[in-house]
Parts: sequence; C-alpha cells; structure tokens
Amino acid sequence: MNLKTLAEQLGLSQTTVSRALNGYPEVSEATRLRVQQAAEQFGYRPNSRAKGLATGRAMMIGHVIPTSNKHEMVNPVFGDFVAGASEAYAKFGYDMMFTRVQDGNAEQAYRELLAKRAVDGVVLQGPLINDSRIALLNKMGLPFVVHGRSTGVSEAYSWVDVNNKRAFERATEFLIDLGHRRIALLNGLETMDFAQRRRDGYLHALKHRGLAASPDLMRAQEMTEVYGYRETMSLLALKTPPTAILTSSMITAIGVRRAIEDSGLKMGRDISVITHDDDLSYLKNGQDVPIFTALRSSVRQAGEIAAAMLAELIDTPDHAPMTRMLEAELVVGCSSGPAPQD
Amino acid sequence: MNLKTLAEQLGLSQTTVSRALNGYPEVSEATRLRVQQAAEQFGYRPNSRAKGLATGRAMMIGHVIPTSNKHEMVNPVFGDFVAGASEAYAKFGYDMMFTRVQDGNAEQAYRELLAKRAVDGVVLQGPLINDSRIALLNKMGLPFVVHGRSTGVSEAYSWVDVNNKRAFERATEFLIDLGHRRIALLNGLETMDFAQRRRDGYLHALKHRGLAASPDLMRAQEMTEVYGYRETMSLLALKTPPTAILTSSMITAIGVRRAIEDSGLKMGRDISVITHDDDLSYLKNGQDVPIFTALRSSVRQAGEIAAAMLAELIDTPDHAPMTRMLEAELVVGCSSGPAPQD
DNA sequence: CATGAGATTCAAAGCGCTTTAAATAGTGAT
DNA sequence: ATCACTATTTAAAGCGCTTTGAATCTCATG
Repeated sequence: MNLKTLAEQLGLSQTTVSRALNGYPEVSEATRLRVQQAAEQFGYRPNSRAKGLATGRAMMIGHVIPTSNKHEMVNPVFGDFVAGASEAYAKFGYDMMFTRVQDGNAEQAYRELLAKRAVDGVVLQGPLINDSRIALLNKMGLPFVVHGRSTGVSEAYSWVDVNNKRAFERATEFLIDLGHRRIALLNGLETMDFAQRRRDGYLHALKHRGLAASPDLMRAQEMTEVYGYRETMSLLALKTPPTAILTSSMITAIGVRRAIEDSGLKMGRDISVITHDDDLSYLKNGQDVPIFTALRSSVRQAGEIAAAMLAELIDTPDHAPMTRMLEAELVVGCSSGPAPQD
Repeated sequence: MNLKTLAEQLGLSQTTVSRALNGYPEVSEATRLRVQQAAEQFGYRPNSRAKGLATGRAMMIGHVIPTSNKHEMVNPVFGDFVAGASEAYAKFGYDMMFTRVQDGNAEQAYRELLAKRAVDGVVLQGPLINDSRIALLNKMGLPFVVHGRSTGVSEAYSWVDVNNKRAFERATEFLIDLGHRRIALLNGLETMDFAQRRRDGYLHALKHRGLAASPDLMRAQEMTEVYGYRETMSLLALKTPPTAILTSSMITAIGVRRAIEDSGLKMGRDISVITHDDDLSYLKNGQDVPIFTALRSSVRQAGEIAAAMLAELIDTPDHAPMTRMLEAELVVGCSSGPAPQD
C-alpha cells in the first residue's frame, strides 16, 4: 500500500492525502479524518526512503564505531549510553544506526554518511585527546554532539560530559581527609580524554594538599576486570603499598576487590577503594548500602541528554553549540575508611 | 555532488555513469576507469535514499529493542552480540539500525519497519518461550534470524543458538562426578527461552543420575551481580546448603563469588561454582587460568554467524530456513572441585 | 447575478538514483 | 558501399513521496 493506491481508494489526489496525514492546515477536517481512518485501516506507512528523498531528512542518527578499539562497542558503558540515547531518539522520531569502521577510517565514514545523506546528525563517543573528528565534523557541517570533550580542540562544539576532573579531585581529597597518603590511580587508557581529566583531578588534589604524586602508583589501561586484579596485585607487592585505590570503572573495581580478597585483606579496612560508577543497570552498586564508595553519574542519562541536544541542533540550523556538564555524586559505601595506622 | 552533475562533468549520461560505478558489463573499460576516477576525485557517493528507492533495497538490518526489559539493550551480552553482527554486516555492505519500542509494541514495530521499507531484514534477539514474533515475521515475509530458539513455536525459522541444554547437562554431570549432590541453579529469567533450556539440561542430568531436584535450590531472575549475591547468601543460609552452584552469567557469578567470600568460605574448595560464560571481551574469565569453571561460548561469534546468515537469506529469496547450533566448551577453572566431605 | 476572497483540491515537477527500451557507433563480411 | 551484428551510450520512465503553482468550489457581498 503506497500513497498512490491509497489516494485512489479514497478518490483523492496524492497531494491531499499527503497533506492530510502530515497535518497541513489546508485540508478540511472531514477529509483529514477520512484519510486518517483509511490509512489506519490499510496499515499505510509512507516509504521512509521516498519520504527522506523528498524531504531531504533521513530521520536517522548515526553512530560510528571504530573497530580499532575492539572493546569500544562491547564496552558496557557504550551499551548504557546508547540505551539512553535511543530512548530520546524515539521521542523525536529518529532511528539510530551504527556503522562499524576500520580504525583510522572514521573520517572516511563520516564523509560517506554525509555524502550518502544517510543521517541527519551523529553522536561522537569516546573522544580522544585532540580528537581530529571534531574539526572534521564542524567543517562538514554535519550536526553532532560529543559524549565527553576533547582537550586540545579549540573550536566550539556541542558536548555532554561529566565533570571528571572535579569528581576525581573530590574523591582524592576525600581519601586524604581520611588520612590516606599513598593513593593509587587505576585509570583508563589515557589517550581517552576522560582519563586524562581524571588524572588531572587526582594530581591536582594531591598537589593542593601538598602530597607528591608517585608514578608507581599510577596505571592506565583499558578498564577490564583482569586489569583491576593484576594491577592491584602489583600495587600490593610494592615495598610501601598504597592504602587507597582510585579506579575508573566498576568492572575494574571488581577486579580490585578480587585481588584484595585473594591477598587476605579486607576492603574498606585494610585498603580503601573508590571507583567511578556509570550506574549501569545490570551492575548496580549494591542496593541498600553501596558496596563501593563511588563517583556516580548515570551514563544512560548522559545518552538521553546528548540525543535531545542533537535533535535540537538538527531542528535549528546554525544553532550555537550547546554544552552540558554533569556532576558526579560522591556516594559513600563500604569500600572506604580511615587509613590504617602502621 | 550527485549523479547528474557528475555525469555533466564527464560529458556522459547518468545511465552510463551509474553503470560504470555499479560494475555493469555494457560499459567500455576506458569510460569505466574515467568515471571511477572522477567519482573518487569529487568524493561522489550515491544518495542512499535515492538508491534505496530505485533498487527497493535498504541495505539496512533492523534490531527492535523492547523497552519493557529495561536491561535488554544495556545487557552486556547484547553489546557483544551486536558487535559481532555489525562486523559481519559491514562485510556485506549493510548498516544496522535500532528501534526502541514500548513493550508489547514489538509487533507494531516490525510492521512499521516493513511498511516503511526501512530494512531488508531483522535479527530477533532474546526470544521468549512461544514467541509470537516469529510467526509474525514469517507471515510478513520479512527475512529474519533468531538469536536463540523459541520452544513451542512449530513453524520453521532460521536461528543461531548455543546448545544450552547440553551445556548445563554437562556441567551438572561434571559436578555430580565430583561428588556434589546438592547443586543449586541460579538461572536467568525463565520466560527467556535459553533459561528454560538450561533448566531442562540441569534437571535432565539430575534425573539421569538418580538425584532429586530440590525447588529451594533453583532460582530464576534477571542476571545481575546483586542477584548472584543475594541468592547465594540465601542459599548458604539453608539448613543444608548446596555444595555447588550453577549460574547463568559471569556477572551473576561475580556476585556469587562475593557472597561466598563475604561468608568466609573459599570458592572451589568449600563450594563449587560453574557459570555460563559468553566470552565478553571486557570481562574475560581470567587469562592463564580461568577464575571460573565455565561453559564458554562466544556470543560475539554468534552475532557474526547470525548476520552472515541473514545476509544470505536476504540475497536468496525463498531460501530455506538455516540453523546453526553452537556447542559450549566446558573450561575447567579454579572455582570447582570435589564436594567437601562432611 | 456577477464577483472576489477564502477554503479545498489537484496536476505536475522534483528529490537522486536505477533500468528499460531505443539510438548510435563500430566492425568485419558481402 | 551495404548489411548484419555487436558494443556502447543515451533518453526517459519510474521508485514513492513532498510541495509549488494552478484550478475549482463556496459563499457572503455589492
């Protein structure tokens, strides 16, 4: 069932039927009703490609996933972000599409997406330091929102980000207040912008409180469970091990806890742990009492915000860049306590 | 840059240019080369909507995500599956799109997808017992592949599934061989088909070995970490607690381990744990020695297979349904051992 | 009863591509 | 030089929709 046959059925022109369905005013209410009912009855849906071709709008948001980072798409954070975004897209009538691309070809992928007119806008996830994709998208004039920010990029762009620096600064200060002096940082890959900012916050707090940062207490890798385990084991093996560990994700924190317990220590008493918590729905940090003291910020909510932002940017051409800074809450759980006296 | 202007630039007709680019034989090699170079130079990409309209192919695969199950999209398994699928899609030139839909409206969503001609096929994830979507899709004639199967559906359909029954049967037998008699099952939601099959395998093994199934040792909920923790605590509080626990996901198993350790017991000695392991990339089950004894089956690989299958089904109309059964490997790790003597 | 404003409706063009049917060019045979 | 064919190229139709510009209908007015 297409517009033509529907119009024939109704004895109306395609024009009128189209207008009736799209809510144009120059259609009598009587016909509009008749048309709507017929459309309903025949299960008519406009062909999205034809509609897109005629209107120039794809009603589709693109996400380009680089293959390089094998874990990017698989990353649980990614999933929650996308879940939030898709919820918002649905509200605005957009669908979302994913394009998987070989590393380094992201640029190419964006160009194609634009040239093919496949999307109305894109969301850029996991920005790196000095991410060249931002300048590219600006130049191409394709509406986009970044989840996170990119240090080193001077031009304006729209973003949604959590205040990573402030969050890790607070966590570090919190630990210092508890008497900790040797605080380790298990950071994410520091090519990622967010990891950089977290380190900055950590270093800033140390410095501000007159503590020296010790390189052997700082690690930066992809945030897996095993990473948390291994590095904690290695930290505990130091001559003077840390009394507290700051970690960048719940998954890693789980590895940290495993290492602590395998070493016969008690988390929260012998060694404190604070983790960033993206508030993933399948990995809730305890229900009543949080297991981990954590910097909590829902990545799902970030996804929703980013999507809504993008919808607005698309609707209003030449809209000024929008930004939104989310603050993480510091939730105190069982994994932190005063530094042990030695 | 569109076909028309490109053709004008070249002094050729749109027909010839189109044919040259799409590899039709009735174009001289000389012109083809010239056209290809010009296309390259001008960065020409055919408008995907126009192309789709003309060819009737969307070059897009749809995934419909019910909102009901808040965790579905967020589910880490979902992410890995999709990562695998998207890799395969890329190979075949497909993009993938997601549509989020209110619970119960999945049917509606498929109809729309078809009516709007937005996709060439769909992948059905997380089938339930007696899933009505299968009959619907068959009736609509939209090519599709199911990840998993649906007990109770009699008509033929294409699927990729892991032999869940056999896997849990083997695991149960393995534990029985180790002397365990009270074996608990922390299953996923039993409206999910895979959970049903796992329970069947578990029950079958018990029965086969002359053991009675005890209802108080069987739980079925969504597979979160907290679920693993709570239920394990509850199991350990029984008058005669189990000596082994079978669990349906790594995430849940992590909760199980936490509970065991919080109770002052040692996993693998005091109580054995075997988990299903979807081989998620960020949640690797140990590197050298697996932490958990596990039934391992890469869900990512399943995604790739499903996607390839779907591509073939789309290419060959009226292709007979294809099926593919994957066997999970039983990998022995540190979490299982002989039943403790009491 | 003509008239013009306003309300409805319609025919046709156009979005950018593929593809059918027809035209033109090229080639060796007659 | 003509013809029969094949190789190459083209014009035009069509995919299903939106939208412009024009046509038709209605009515209150003069």
